[in-house]
Amino acid sequence: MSNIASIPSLLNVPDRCSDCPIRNRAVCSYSTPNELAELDKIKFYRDFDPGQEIVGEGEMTQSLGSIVEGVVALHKVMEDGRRQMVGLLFPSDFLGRPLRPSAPYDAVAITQVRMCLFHRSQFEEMLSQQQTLERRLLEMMLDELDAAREWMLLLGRKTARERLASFLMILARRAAAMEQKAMSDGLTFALPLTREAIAEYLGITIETVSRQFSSLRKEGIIALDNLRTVRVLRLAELYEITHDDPADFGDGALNSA
Amino acid sequence: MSNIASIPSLLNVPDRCSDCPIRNRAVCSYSTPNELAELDKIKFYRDFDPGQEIVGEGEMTQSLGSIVEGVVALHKVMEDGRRQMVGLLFPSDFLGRPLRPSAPYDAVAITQVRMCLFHRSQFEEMLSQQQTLERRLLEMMLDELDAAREWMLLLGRKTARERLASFLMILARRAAAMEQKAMSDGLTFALPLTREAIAEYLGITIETVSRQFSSLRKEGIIALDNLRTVRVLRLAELYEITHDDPADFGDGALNSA
DNA sequence: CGCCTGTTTGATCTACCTCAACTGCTGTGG
DNA sequence: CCACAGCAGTTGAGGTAGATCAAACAGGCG
Repeated sequence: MSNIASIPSLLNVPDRCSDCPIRNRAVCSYSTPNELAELDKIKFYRDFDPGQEIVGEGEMTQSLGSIVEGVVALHKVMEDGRRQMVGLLFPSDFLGRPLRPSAPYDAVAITQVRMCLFHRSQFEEMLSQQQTLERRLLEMMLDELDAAREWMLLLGRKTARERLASFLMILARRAAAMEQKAMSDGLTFALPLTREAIAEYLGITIETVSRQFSSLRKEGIIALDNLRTVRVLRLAELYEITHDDPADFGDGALNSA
Repeated sequence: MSNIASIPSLLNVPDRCSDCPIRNRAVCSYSTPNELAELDKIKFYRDFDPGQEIVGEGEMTQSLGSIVEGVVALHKVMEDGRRQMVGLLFPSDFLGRPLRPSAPYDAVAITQVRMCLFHRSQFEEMLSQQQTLERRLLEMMLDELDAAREWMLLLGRKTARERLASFLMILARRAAAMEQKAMSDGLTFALPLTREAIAEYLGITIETVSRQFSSLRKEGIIALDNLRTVRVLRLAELYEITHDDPADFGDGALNSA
């Protein structure tokens, strides 16, 4: 569970919100300079190691906030050990359930993670005082709900091959967006998840994940530079395999969202 | 697609919000009398027949609002015809995506439905003016997100038998809550969905749904008074079959939520 | 009464799971 | 600098839950 690809720096704490790398996308992105100053006073940073639990299922959560760096997975677990990942959160995503005492899932750091946190009570007070904060949170939750429904289609109806292709397309879109360039053949990105975590996300077994990777590789659609680095050789074909509806991604299907 | 069980009356339009049957649970439930008067001015009712499309996938939605009576299903559809239900909405639930022009799913009336609607632009203006409205909408979306994640666990990891039991438990909880009585053996409720719709909801085929119904019936766990009426004979066993985590439903697992 | 639609039941097929062995990397210690 | 332990990932062989295809059945309605 250690030594995950692309460990972020975590060296210089931003400390002032105005320097924050997620300033434009996080829950605070609509906040005015004055509002931001208020948030600045009550926020605090905390780091988590890969594999470390951030929130336990059903646990009372005293704090909540944004992911500044790293990747966090949300899981639901059945008593007999079956696990399903129900969310995968990246920098700027919001973690925690405001207005509700406990979360019905657990959250685990997948990579090294830095969170920008608030105490629940203080955050909720801010929510009531700053309408920009509440508005942005509402928007983010609406987007997460859409993503969850997209995932329900995958879990309910897609084949293993379609599931892996869909997962890789999501990472490819993210990578292209991060690097500010268009999606095209040759696009390369790091897999933040182990095969086991991918299996939990896709609702299949680790062996099936592995077989589907091998299959895509043998067909020349992707290459694995190493276990944790994917190069997409034929992006259009990968997209075809997902059977995703082009309407779901604006026009053109291959645009960076 | 006609003649669905338990067709609601739809006779007397409430017309004034204060008489509205969903007044205490809908998006307007936090609104003050003054705020409610504002909403009253711009709201309008519209009825939909069973099977009628309320919103098409990707369609620009001009209006959005609350379900007053009836049941609405949200679907995602793949080009090859595979369908997955991604939401099932009951009276007081909110339908539509504020702050976003189009919905990434389609919404279909399952029973006779009455909606309390607003024009998008007017509703969004109200959202900005009335913080109670925005707060309640945020809470409802957080709850829907939790429900969606619960469903992801079902779709990713549960067996057909577990899926049907989970579905029946949800309806049983709803029925008990509606009738204001505790959950117990003998509880009877109408199935608002055809076998086909149940299959789309549970991510399995219609034949598998039917087989699981037969299996539960033969074991004496449920009885089917007719095709659309379920009587739960052994509630505790039905709950055992779901393998749901008791923590997810407050204490006691069988309490009416 | 016979048609239409929704549902049940049966027989077979298959994608994925399960169990098990193998590979290859990485780090550690002689 | 090699040996080898430990672990993540891959590959193989066989089993199974649920899909698919097909036929019988039941209730409502003209």
